[in-house]
Amino acid sequence: MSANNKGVMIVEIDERKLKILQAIISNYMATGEPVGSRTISKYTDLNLSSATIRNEMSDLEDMGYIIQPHTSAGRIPSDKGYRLYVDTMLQKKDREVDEMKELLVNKADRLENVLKQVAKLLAENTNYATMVSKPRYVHKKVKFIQLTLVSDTQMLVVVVIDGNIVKNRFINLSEPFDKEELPQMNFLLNTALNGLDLTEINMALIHKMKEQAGQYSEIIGMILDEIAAAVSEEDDYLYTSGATNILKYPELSDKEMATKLLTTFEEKAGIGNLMNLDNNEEHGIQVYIGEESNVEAMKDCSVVTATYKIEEGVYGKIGIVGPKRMDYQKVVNTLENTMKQLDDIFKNKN
Amino acid sequence: MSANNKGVMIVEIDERKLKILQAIISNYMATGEPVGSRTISKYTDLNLSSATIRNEMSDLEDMGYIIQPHTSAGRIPSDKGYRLYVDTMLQKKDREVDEMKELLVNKADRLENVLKQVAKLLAENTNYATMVSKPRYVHKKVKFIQLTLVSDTQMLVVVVIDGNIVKNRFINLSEPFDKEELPQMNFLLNTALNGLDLTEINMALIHKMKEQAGQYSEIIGMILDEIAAAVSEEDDYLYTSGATNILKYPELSDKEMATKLLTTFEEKAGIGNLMNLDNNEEHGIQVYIGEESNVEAMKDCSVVTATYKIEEGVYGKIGIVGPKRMDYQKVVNTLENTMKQLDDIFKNKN
DNA sequence: TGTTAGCACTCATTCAGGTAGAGTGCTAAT
DNA sequence: ATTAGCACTCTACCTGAATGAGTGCTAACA
Repeated sequence: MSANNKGVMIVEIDERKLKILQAIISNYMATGEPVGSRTISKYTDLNLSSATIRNEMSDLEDMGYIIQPHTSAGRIPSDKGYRLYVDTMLQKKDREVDEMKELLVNKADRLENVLKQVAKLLAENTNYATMVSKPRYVHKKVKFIQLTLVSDTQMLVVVVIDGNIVKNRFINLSEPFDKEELPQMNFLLNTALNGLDLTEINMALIHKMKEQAGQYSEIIGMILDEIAAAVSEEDDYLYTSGATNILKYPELSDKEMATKLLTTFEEKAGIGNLMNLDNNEEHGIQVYIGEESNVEAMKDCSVVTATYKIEEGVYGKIGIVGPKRMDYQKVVNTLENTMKQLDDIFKNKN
Repeated sequence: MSANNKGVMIVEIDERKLKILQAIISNYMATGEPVGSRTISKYTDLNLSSATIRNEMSDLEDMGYIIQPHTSAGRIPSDKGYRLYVDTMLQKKDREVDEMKELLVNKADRLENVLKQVAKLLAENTNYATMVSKPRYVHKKVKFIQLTLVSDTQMLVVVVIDGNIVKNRFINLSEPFDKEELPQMNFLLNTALNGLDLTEINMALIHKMKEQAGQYSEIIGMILDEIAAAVSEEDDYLYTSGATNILKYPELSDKEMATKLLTTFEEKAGIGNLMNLDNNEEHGIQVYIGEESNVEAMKDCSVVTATYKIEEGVYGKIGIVGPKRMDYQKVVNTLENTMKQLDDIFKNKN
C-alpha cells in the first residue's frame, strides 16, 4: 500500500508525479521497452536527477500506476496508469486530424459492404486489428411479406423486416399451386402478420391462421414456419479486419497469446458483450484497458470502441484492438473522424 | 545430376530406395525433424547398416527426392519426394475411415451455412486450415423478377438468378408510384429479361425497354440499373476456418511466414486459382505440394483440394492447407468422407 | 526538507569458448 | 554389395565473463 519514506500514505498524485508518469507512458508507447529513471531525467524538461526520478517512480509504483517487470528493469505502465493517462491526458485533443480517404463514400452501396470497408480501412490506417458490429434490431417486426411462384412447385417467400432487412426462403410444394390464389394469400399474410415480432408469431396465431386458410391450411403452415425461421435467423453481424496486425507488436506476438487473439478474431467469439449495445447503452467513445474489456484473450490489449448511429435508436459499434501502448490519441481521432463520415453516408442514404 | 559411385546415372528408383524414402517421409511427418541414416537403419525391417542407408540416401538426394538442410543434418523430403509419396503410396488406402459427426445434416439449412459448417468441422477434425468455395454460376441468367411496393415511395426489386440465388434491392422513388401499374411492369420485365445473362442486359436493350415503357421510362431505367447491379454483384464465395491451426506447426510458425499465411486467409486473396474451377475442370482430389499451388504464401505448405457437386454442372471446392508433412492419408480420407456427406445433403435438398 | 551524488547490488543480454551428439562421406576390409 | 571404422562438420546447448541498464539506499548539500 502506497507509503512514502516516512510511512505516510500518499493518496493524491501531484503535478510532478503526473508529468513523470506521462513521460514514462509516452516513452513506453514509443519503444515498447521498460523505461528507466535516467531516460526520464534526460529527456524531459523537469531538470531533475535520475535519483529524484527514482524516488518519484518508487512512489508511483507504490500507488499502482507503474510496474517493474523484474528487479533491475525500468518501469512499464500498469492498467491503472494507462487509465489515468487516457482519462486525463487525452482531454487536450490532438489537433492533427487524420484524413481518411474518401474511398468509403464511393464504395458505399449496401450496409454490409460499408461496414466491411470501414473495418478494412481502419485496420490499414491504424495498424491495429478492427471489429465492426452491424446493428441488430432486437425486436424484429415484420414489415411486409410477398409470396411469389417461381415455378409450378416452387414458391419464394420474401419477408421485409424492420430496418429494411430482406430475407428470402424457398418452399418446395408437393403439388402445383394455383396462381390465382396468390393475391388472396398475400393479403391474408400481410394483414395478419404486419407489425408483429417473432414472439408474437406463436402457436395460437399459427393455429388460428391455419383454420382461416381452409384447404390451404397445410401450405400456410409451411409458409409460416419459413417466415418464423427467416425472422429469427441471425446472420453475421460482426466483421473484423487486420487481425494479423497484432503480430506487429512483440508483446502480443508470443505464440500462445497470438493464437488466442487470432482465434478470437477468426471465430468472433467472446466479444459480443464488447460489441453490441444490448447491455450497454452508453454512446461515444469507450476505452478498455487490459482486463477491463472482460475478454480473456484481450487481457494484454487495449480496446477502443465507438458507437455509430444508422437511424434513431439503431446503433452499431466499431472497435479497435491493439497493444496497451497503442496510440490512443490517434485512434480516438481516427474513430471520431470515421463516425463523421459514417453519419454523412447514412444521412445521404435515407 | 544423379550419379552413383560408379559414375552411372541412376534413373529408376528401386524397391529398396522406395522403402527408404517412405521411411524417411513417414518419420519426418511424425517428428518434423530431419531424419538420419541411423534412425532408418534401426527402425525399419530392412536390416541394413546405417552406412548402406547413407549410400542410398546419398543417391536419393542426387535424384532430388530428399534434401539436406545443412552438411551434418539428416534429410528431409523435397517437394519431389512428397510428390512420389503421394502418387504411389497413397494408392493402398487407409481403411480406418474417419467418422465425421453428423452435425452437418442437422444444421443444414442454407448453402452458405452448410459450407461454413463444413469448413469448421474439417478444420477441427484435421487440425489444418481449411477453405471452401461456393460455386459461382459463371453466366448468371435471370430466372424471375418481382417488383413490389413496400411503401408509397419505396420499391423492392427481387431478382432470382440461376441456382436459386436471390438478390434484392430497394429503390427510393421520388414520387409515389401507382400500385395498379405494378402487375403490368412485372410482366414486361419478366418477359423481356427472362433467361438473359448479364452481358445481354446491355445498353441497346435498356434503351428499347425504356421506349416501350412510355411515361415510366425513368423508373424502368432505375429498375434495370438495379437488376444489372444485382446480377453482377459478387458476394463472398470463399469461407475459411481454422487458419490459426497453422501455428501448431513449428515449420510454419516463423513470424514472417505465419503473417503471410494468416493474411492470405483473412483477406482470401490470391487463392482464387486454387479454389475455383474456371480454369481447371478436373474433378476429384488434387494434391499440391509446395510451389505447385502457385500461391506465394503457401510455398512451404501442401494443399489438398476436393471438388464437390451441387447439381449437374455446378461445382465447388474444398481445400485443406497444412505443412508439407501433413497426414495425406487422413486428409484424403476425411475429404472423401465429407464429399459423400455433402452429396447426401444436396440430394435431399432437391 | 527536498534534492542530489555516489555506491553497491541485481538482473537480462550478449558473446566467446567448449563440449556433446547427431550426422555425413570416404576408405578399406569382408 | 555391404559394412565397420574414422575423420570431419555442424548444430544445439551449456558455461562463464563482461556489459550495461537499472535500482535502492545513504550521506551530503542548499
